[in-house]
Amino acid sequence: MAEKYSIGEFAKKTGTTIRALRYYDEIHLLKPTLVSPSGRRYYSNNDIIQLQKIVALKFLGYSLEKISEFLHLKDWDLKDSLAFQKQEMVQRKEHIERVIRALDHALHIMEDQGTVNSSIFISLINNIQMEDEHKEWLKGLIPESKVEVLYNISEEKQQELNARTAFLFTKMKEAVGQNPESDKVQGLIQDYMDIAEDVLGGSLELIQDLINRQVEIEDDPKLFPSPFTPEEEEWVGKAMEVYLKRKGVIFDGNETS
Amino acid sequence: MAEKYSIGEFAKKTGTTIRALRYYDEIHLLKPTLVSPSGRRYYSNNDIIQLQKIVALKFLGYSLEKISEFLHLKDWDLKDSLAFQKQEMVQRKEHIERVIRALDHALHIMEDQGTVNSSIFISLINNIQMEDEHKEWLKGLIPESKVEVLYNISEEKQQELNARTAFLFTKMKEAVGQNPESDKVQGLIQDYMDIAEDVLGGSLELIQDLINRQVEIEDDPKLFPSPFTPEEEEWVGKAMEVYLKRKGVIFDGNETS
DNA sequence: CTTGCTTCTCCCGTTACGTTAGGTTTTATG
DNA sequence: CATAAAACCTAACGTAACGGGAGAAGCAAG
Repeated sequence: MAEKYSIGEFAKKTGTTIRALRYYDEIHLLKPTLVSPSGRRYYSNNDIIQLQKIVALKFLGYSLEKISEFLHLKDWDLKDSLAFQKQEMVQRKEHIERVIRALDHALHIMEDQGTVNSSIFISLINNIQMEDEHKEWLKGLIPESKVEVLYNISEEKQQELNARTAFLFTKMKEAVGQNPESDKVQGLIQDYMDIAEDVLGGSLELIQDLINRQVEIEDDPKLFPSPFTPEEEEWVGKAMEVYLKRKGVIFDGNETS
Repeated sequence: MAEKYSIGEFAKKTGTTIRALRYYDEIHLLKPTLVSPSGRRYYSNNDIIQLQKIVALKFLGYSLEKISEFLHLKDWDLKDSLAFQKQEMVQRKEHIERVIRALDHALHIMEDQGTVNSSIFISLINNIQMEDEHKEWLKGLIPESKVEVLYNISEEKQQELNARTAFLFTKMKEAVGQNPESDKVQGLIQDYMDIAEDVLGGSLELIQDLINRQVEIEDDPKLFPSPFTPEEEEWVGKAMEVYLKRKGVIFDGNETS
């Protein structure tokens, strides 16, 4: 009935470690029922129950400090706390899901193209990481409903778009320095615009808006890390300028002197 | 072009903290391009790019040590690592989902019954926490396919069963000490059997098996924490014995002398 | 020259133990 | 009963990624 277990037996019986038990003793979370004069710890069946409580609450994500409170206050009214805890866990889950989504996109591109330039990789990851912030930012430009539409694209479609963009950016980086007016370069810009149209649904105004915000975007690298270096950026800017002039769009960005 | 940012400016621009930047410097993860004679750190645009890499990889769940490797080895061949990382994240996600499920069950019962005895609560949580281990254990008793069926009950059904069980156990705990042969007590046991039948699909053999494993179960508290105290357990045992005898089932457990 | 802002270098605190190191006690065996 | 082996003890450092504070020094403006 009133069995006594040495710390080793107790650890085995309960599936914890000796070290953990000693630690719980140290922080006054679970003290053995009996300590021999020589300092050896002996646990009882009652301690098993206590430990089970600890294990269960730990599983639910509580810190040992919280658990200590619960066990000592004895009220055992977890209800509010459980709801809060669930909130926490749901948030963590959402975070992880976002991370997994980012990994999926990255893997998809890697499979598709073997490897990817690090800067392009970074800006891809960032797009997913900062999704919510980007949404907020966009809401300052266009009506909220339209923003939601933009972000409601299916996963496969997004993966495809990302892969296309990554591929295009790689080619653009390779073409840096070439004559911005050449057919090849203008073709790349055309590809870029095609993707933009595909995403934005052909709204030229928005593209125009975004181009005018260029400076603002570049000045906020935490919100929009660029996949291009400053020199690349400048070259792309020139090519874009040519493209837009040919299309008859007024360009009000600063002239790259 | 070659702008220099003080640590404060840089922190604001990149969305990190001064402390983090100093830490990255300390562990040789990101050193400022320039350090003034007086020891002040100045960062360049190039450092922004480096930091963005760090932030992106951190988002994907890599440790700073891993990130350091990636950045220094410069191969930038993340492909294998990304797949591994995804595995990790999927596991974490599954863990969290299990925790959330446990919290849901607990909340459901709390809503249903206001409060719950701590021991019952514990064994409920444990059922979810140890699900996989319980499955394995059961596979030693009955064919694998049947085990899968047992665990393929819908969430709502499981919640309902758990709530019913919790309610019943509460009443049983209240009835401890009463005459095991009384109609009331036997009614509770009958309720218990009803639930068991509901879960196990009326296979009396399995119930019999489980009863014969009683001792084994009680001796492994890490696998099966009991919602009852030893005294309660003994009382329930007696009532169960009466019940089974009346039903004409042979009882080969040890007589509670 | 003083005021006030920014930055600097220590250094301790955080979580839940894992992992030695070095010493003592209990138990098993000859 | 002596001794060896197993189990146990305390003390102390290490972990990851910073947060926060103390006290001192640099730097621009009035």
